[in-house]
Amino acid sequence: MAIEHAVLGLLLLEPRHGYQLMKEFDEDTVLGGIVRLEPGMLYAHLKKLERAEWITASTQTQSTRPPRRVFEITPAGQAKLNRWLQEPVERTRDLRLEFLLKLYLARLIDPASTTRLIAEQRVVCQGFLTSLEGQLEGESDDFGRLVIEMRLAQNQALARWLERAASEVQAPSN
Amino acid sequence: MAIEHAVLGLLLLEPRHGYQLMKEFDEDTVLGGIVRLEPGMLYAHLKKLERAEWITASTQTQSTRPPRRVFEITPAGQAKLNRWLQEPVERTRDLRLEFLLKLYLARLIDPASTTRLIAEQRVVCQGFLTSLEGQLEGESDDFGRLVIEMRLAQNQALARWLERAASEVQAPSN
DNA sequence: AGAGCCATGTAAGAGGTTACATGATTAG
DNA sequence: CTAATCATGTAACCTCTTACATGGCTCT
Repeated sequence: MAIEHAVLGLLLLEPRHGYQLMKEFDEDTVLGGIVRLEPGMLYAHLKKLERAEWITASTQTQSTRPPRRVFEITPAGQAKLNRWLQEPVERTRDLRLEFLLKLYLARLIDPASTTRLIAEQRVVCQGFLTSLEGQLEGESDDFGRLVIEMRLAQNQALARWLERAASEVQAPSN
Repeated sequence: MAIEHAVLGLLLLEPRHGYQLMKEFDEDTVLGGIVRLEPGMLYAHLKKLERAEWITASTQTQSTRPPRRVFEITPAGQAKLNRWLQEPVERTRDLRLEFLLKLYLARLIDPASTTRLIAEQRVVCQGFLTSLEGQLEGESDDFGRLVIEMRLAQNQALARWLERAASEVQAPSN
């Protein structure tokens, strides 16, 4: 779901064909630094997005090169994308991938919205922290405490990173 | 794979039937605090472990209750388990689930081995940290730096947690 | 009488991984 | 002439999630 929304975001910026999208996820790119995406999966995602009518395709034949299918985002796709771009992720483990994708695309599509996105994610993260502190209180088992302490450590680190992200994320310098 | 090894570990401690194993993963238990496990998945795992001949089953009929299939670990299963219990996990995201399971079972099966397991995991974690620091040096893109900084923050938090775990993990007090 | 425990599973679907398949073109 | 680029996919496989199916027993 996360990668599909990222594809929607790229197509909002500018219609593209599959091969162009692939290059956005090359290893040496920022996006490629966040997720790996094999051609098989990309084309599967595109097929799914098309079935859902969040994108439409038009085939462009070329003289010397193989024909391309250029994808465009539909209004329904834009609505879907906008909702996704505004919601923080609910699980800590989704920060690594899904939240970074949201932030990356929000920055390209609507830089002003990033502040709010980060702020809302911080609220979610703070919620976990207080919940975990409560759980730690009630946990008597040594190992159980260790488990909770790991989650606390991770969420604290992410909370601090979000704070830093809030101050550092500026409009992309193209 | 991680959960299957955890099941092997529980069966090494003592042969059990499916329903007993389910109860080990109840919400209010330590194991249940690490992973959720639905009956459907548990029985699927058991079937797979049986096919691989890491466990064997014997059916016990009861007078008043439904018959049970009691599972025992085989020598091949023990070998598999021991290898798993000694290896640290290679990816940061696997600390949350797989490493905690390893540690939990190592603690029950061979408490003396936990020190080494944690030490080796710290080496892996340190490796990531130096690699990430190197990547940060070479990254010129602002957002790319932010991505790397998130990973750094997480690995630093985990490194500190592992340090703490090394000093706190003692034999379980049954 | 009804809720929940005992005890086992199946089935459908979503999602990802890996590898393969095709075939022309252009750059070194 | 060989390797990489352009451009699209398919197929097999594994894993997890969710929900359902069965049916007797025990406790309140």
